Amino acid sequence: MESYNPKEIEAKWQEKWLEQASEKIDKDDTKKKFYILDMFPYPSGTGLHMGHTESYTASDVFYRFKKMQGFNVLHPQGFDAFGLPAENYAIKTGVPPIETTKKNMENYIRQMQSLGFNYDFSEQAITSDPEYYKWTQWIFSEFYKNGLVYKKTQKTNWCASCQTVIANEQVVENKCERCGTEIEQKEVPTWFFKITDFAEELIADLDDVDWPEYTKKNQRAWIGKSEGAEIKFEIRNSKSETNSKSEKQNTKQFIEVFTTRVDTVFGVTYVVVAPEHPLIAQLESQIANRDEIFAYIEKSKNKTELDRMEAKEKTGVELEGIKAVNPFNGEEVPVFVADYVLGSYGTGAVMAVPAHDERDFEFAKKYNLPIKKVIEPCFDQLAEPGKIKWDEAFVERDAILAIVKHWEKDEYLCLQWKKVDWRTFITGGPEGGQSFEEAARTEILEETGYKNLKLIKELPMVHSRFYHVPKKVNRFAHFNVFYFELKDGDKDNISDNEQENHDTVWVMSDKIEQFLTADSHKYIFKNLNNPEVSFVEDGVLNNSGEYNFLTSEQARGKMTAWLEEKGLGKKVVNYRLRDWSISRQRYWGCPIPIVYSPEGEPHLVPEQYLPWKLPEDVDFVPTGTSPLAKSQELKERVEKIFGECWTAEYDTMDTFVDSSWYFLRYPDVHNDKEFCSQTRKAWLPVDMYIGGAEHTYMHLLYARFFVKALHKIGHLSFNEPFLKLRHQGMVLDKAGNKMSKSKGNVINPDEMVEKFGADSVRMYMMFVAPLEDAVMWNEENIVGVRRFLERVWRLQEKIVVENMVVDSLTHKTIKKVGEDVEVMKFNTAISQMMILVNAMDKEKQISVTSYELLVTILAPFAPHMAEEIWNKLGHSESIFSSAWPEYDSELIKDEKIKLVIQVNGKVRDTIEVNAEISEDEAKKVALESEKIKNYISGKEIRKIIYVKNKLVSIVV
RNA sequence: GCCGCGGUGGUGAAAUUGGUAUACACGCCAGUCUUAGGAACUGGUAGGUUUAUCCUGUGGGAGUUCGAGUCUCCCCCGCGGCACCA
Repeated sequence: MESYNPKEIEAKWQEKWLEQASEKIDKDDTKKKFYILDMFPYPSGTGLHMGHTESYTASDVFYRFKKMQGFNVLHPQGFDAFGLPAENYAIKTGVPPIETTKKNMENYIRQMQSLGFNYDFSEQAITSDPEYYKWTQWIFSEFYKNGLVYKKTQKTNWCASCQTVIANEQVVENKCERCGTEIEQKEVPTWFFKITDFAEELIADLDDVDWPEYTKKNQRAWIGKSEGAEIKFEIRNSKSETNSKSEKQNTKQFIEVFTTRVDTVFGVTYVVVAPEHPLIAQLESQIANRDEIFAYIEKSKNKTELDRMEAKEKTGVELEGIKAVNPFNGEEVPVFVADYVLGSYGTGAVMAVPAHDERDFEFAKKYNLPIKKVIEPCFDQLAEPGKIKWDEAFVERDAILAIVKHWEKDEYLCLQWKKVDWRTFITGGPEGGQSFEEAARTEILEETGYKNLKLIKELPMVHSRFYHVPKKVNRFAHFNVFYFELKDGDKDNISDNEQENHDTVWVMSDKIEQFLTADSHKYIFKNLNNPEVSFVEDGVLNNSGEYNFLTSEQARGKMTAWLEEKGLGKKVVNYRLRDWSISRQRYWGCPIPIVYSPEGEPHLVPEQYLPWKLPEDVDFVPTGTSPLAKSQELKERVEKIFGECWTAEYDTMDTFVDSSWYFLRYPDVHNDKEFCSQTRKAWLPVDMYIGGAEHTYMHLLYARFFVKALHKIGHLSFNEPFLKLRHQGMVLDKAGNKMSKSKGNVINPDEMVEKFGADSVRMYMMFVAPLEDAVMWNEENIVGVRRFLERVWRLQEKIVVENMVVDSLTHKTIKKVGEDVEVMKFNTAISQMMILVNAMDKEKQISVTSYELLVTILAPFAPHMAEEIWNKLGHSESIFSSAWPEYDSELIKDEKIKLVIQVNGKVRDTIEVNAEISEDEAKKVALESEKIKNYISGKEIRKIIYVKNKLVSIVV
């Protein structure tokens, strides 16, 4: 038999697959459809990289598997062909992007075919193709007609090197994602998509898709929903104090702030507006220190975002002559302008609560502003015993808690309770008429007998909610906390009653946290000597008038309701997500189908003129204005269609627009009447999408927006584009470094295919780590899968045609491989096949039936070898037209199992028994074991645990 | 700083989701065959010692359990993302 020669085999089958029209699927047959999609590549000059190789291999394996399972599988490929690199290359060399792109795509196709990926390249979606971008423009028009597009001149991210505007999502650490140039803010007129209209749905509908949890979480965080309230603070001018009331009424001005923490509003000690806040200009005449303010604003304007972020210390200036009034308590507080407040979020103004916000705290410390505490920690009992019964009301109780320090040692007086497992400081309830401090002293005396106490300080209150088990009622206790030190050890005797309840113990300070059982007590001790910090969590209100002793959550509800009633504010939901700016001042992109009338009014290019073609008569040297402005052809086209003095929109679209809908095109790529016909829409949405996690904030978000928008307009019946999403991990070098040109560690898939063969490369990528984990590409390790394939090849020599019984291991392997591939656990699927092959290799003969089953389940992973062997075994049909084998559930059952016997949790024996052994028998066998007898003889057996077909655990 | 993910042999990694930790593979060691081997094949490969009905062992520490890599709490380390979003 000739030896395994991948090069020859792979070339032969790749050619055959190309010839065979049988690979073409019937796109009108959607009865048992499955749509598996890869993220299409940008056709760069360097060709396919290893990351593509891995994810496309995964999808190819999955595609072949699903096909063998009898699905009609759509597994398309295309090119995200517009984009900057081709244009930059054109600037350097003068070669038009259309030519380089075409050449690069050909190279990509060659590479994909060399790896045995099965795509029908006559059914591609190529975004730079007018057949395709006609529909990109059509969708733009639909969005435009439905109010989802607007034009606005505003400060936008500008990359000086790329000479274009870029989206928020394309800014990384204030640098251009593509070229690393520092981003400037520039006033540019740009088109926006109203993605924020869908913010709520974009968050909510994530619940319905099968995506990795962390991807969902990250996307939710990016959209950044926060619920809160807007509150109006009246502005008072200290100069106009003499104004009559009615005059004031007429000229009432307000600063509106956004906060998620209305419950802290009684702790407001100042208000801050962002430097770009319009109110400053409005109030100009009333500001005493105008020059100082405008100097500050000017200075912060010149700071880049990065400077603002990196500034170690917060800065700001008070607007002198102006005060803001807290609507809740009528307090007048100062107003500052400070650049730690962002103009672009919320209302551009905040109420500052230094006691309960770290940023405000830092600022207040620096400028010596008052810090007023209004929230105190609350500890809820969430575990039995004493777990809160949430459907019952709380009974409130005042309480005291005393920390008592030893007169000379670093020890504290604690109680060890006798009837319950409590270890606490001294606590109790105040008796009538006493002050809380007196009550604390009384409690200490009664419970411990100590009496010569010196009060060190009174600490902030803490609160606790729990279910009082003996009294059968929810308690809400408010603890007044005192810190005493004993002057000496002088003490009285304590009552028998108290003695029955608890012992008094002295505990060293470093053991206290371990000793105490109540979280509230631990918290107090931890913060006993801590310097002042801001407490940012929810808790219980205090110093808040009628809202005292409400929890933060309750207070937020009541306070917001009050604001709405008084017309001084309202409930508001804010999102971090901004609208998507899609204009790019570049050439190689989809033209925006807009023309301007002589008056400068924008008009859609009517549908009959779509595709609105990208002109070819432009040079590519960037000048900061769009290259399209230089096209004579475009100018003439516009004037011919629309009339004299009409002009074209010269900007092109962000390439992420192109890729936001390509998956909708694949079912019907040649349709020139619709982006996809009604019948072909039955393929949608995508059942399985595979690609990198780096697209979480851009492509995956934009594509979801497109589908939601098209759904709303009525062009799609579904709401989410990708039902299932899986990520592939990164491909690193063998030391675990990212591959990069500069490091010179980039691996070219062509070389690997040349060296090891496509089947080995495919198998190695799938075997070496789980799909979502990083793959460390180590050429020394690939021999493992190569040896495996060689072994499979050589097994042909052992085949006997006689019908032998297919053994249990083969059936187990069919089961395991099928189940693992279904959930994309390719690495363990392969290891199971290795186990089978190792076992077959030990046999002198193997049945042809077993061998064929092996080759069939191997086929999705190593399609070339599988086809070759299949063919040599005398089959004329492709192996991929055979069905995925079924396993015999009777045969995979083991007759004998190894029963594990444990004594006190330790394995002491394993006994081979019949699989159908009963519980009683199993226990009997276990107890009769000689080994076990050694461990249990003379001891009382307390318990025997039996786990069916697994173990007997004896407790003595 | 915040959020997310992870830490298991010399290495990449398994572990039926609470039930024999280290499957499968690389590497290494020994052997077989060979003119040779950086080929192939066979066997071995967590550590310890008292070498066997043994003990220890999944980043560290505590806990729950008959039983923990898996669950709970605290801490350490690594990776990825976000970063003054009120």
